[in-house]
Amino acid sequence: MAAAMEILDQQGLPDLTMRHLANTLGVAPSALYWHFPNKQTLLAAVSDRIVAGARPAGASGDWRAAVRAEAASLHDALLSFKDGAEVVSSTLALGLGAADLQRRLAAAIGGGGFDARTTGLAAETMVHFIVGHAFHRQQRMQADSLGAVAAEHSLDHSDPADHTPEPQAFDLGITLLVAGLDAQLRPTPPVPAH
Amino acid sequence: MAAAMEILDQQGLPDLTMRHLANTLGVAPSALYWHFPNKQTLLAAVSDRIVAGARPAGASGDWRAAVRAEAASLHDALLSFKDGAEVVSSTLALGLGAADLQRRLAAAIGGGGFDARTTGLAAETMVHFIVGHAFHRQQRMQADSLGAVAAEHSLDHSDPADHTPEPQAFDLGITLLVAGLDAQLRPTPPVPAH
DNA sequence: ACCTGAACACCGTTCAAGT
DNA sequence: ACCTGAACACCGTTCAAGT
Repeated sequence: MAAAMEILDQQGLPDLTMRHLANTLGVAPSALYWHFPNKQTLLAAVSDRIVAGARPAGASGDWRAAVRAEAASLHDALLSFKDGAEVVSSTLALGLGAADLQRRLAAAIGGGGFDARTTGLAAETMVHFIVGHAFHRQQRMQADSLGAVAAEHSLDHSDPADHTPEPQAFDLGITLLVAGLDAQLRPTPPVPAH
Repeated sequence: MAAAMEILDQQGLPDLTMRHLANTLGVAPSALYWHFPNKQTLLAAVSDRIVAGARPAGASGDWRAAVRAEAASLHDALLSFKDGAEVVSSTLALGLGAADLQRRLAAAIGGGGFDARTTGLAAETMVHFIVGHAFHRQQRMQADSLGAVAAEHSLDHSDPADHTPEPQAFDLGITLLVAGLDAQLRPTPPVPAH
C-alpha cells in the first residue's frame, strides 16, 4: 500500500500498474495477487486511504458550517494526492471504496434535522459535485502544466476567459447546495404571514 | 463513428478498443489512425454524439421548469447508451467533448436572470451531479445484472436497504439545486416585510 | 486519400511449481 | 505463507510501404 501511494503521488495513476508496483517492490507481478485479488481492489484501498486523509477543521455549532467544513476537507484530501480525485471517482462509481465519503457528509447534513432520505440524497449530490469538481480541476492543472493546451475546451464558465479562482468556485457550488437544503427546510417560498 | 457507437451500446466501453473496432470494420487497427489522431479523440466524438441525443421535452415559460427539462433530457441521454455516463464523464474531465452539456444547462439557468458567474457555476455543479449520478446508477445496474454483488458497498442512502426509486432520487437532487438557485435570487432568508 | 504489415512497448491475470 | 517463471490474451500507437 505504501509503495502504491507513493507511485500514485509521484508518477500518477497511469503509472500505477501492477507490473510497475511489483518492480518497485523487487517482486514478480504475480506476487501481488497473493495480497490483492485484483487491481480494482487495490485501487479501492488506495481510494480509501486518500479519503481517510480528510480531517475537517473546527467543529462549529451550525450544521451549515459543519457541512462546509466536511466538504472542504474532502476537497482538500482529493487534491492533496496526484490524480486523487480520479482514483476516488472511479472506485466510487464502481461502488467499491470511499463509502466513508458519503457517510461523513450525511452525518454533517443530518445536523440540519432532515429526514433520512433527503439527507442521503443531499450527501450523494454533494459527493458527485465534490469529486467531479476536484477531478475536473486536477485534470486542468495537469493539462496546463503539460503546456500548450487547445484552451478552448474544458467546462466553460460562460465567459470564455473567466476562470473563476478555483477555491471560490468550489465554495459557490457548496453554497448553492446548502442554500437548497435550507430552502428544503422551509418548503414554500415564505409569503409574508399577513 | 457508427460502428463505434454500436460496439459501445452492444458490448460496452471495455470492448470499445481500437483493435476491436478495426476488426468490426474489416480493417487493420492502424487504419483508424488516419481518421482519428488517437483513442481519446474518438471517445470525445462518441461522447458528443451521446450528449447530442438529448432533446428536452416541452418549452414551458418558467426557467425552473426549463432547467428541470434540460437536466432530465441529459440524464436520459446518458442512460440511453450503455456506459454512456462513463464515456461522457471521462471526456468531460479531460476537457475534451461534451461542452454542449454545460452550455445547454447554462442557457436554461440563465433564464433565471443570474449573473454569468453564478450561472456558469450552477451549470457546472449540475453537470457534475447529472453525470456522476448517471454513472453511478449505470454501474449499479450492471453490477446487479452481473448477479451476486457484495451489496454492502455502493453509495449508501443512509438507510442500508433504502434504494430510493432512482428517478425520484434524481429529481430530488435537481430540486435541491434549483432551490439553491432560487435562494440565491432572494439572498437573505426573507424576514416578513413588516 | 486511405490502408497494410510489422513492430514497439506495454497491460492484467492465471497457475503450476518452488521454498 | 509467500513468491517465481512462464505463459495467455490482450492493449494503444508508430511508421515505412503499398495502391
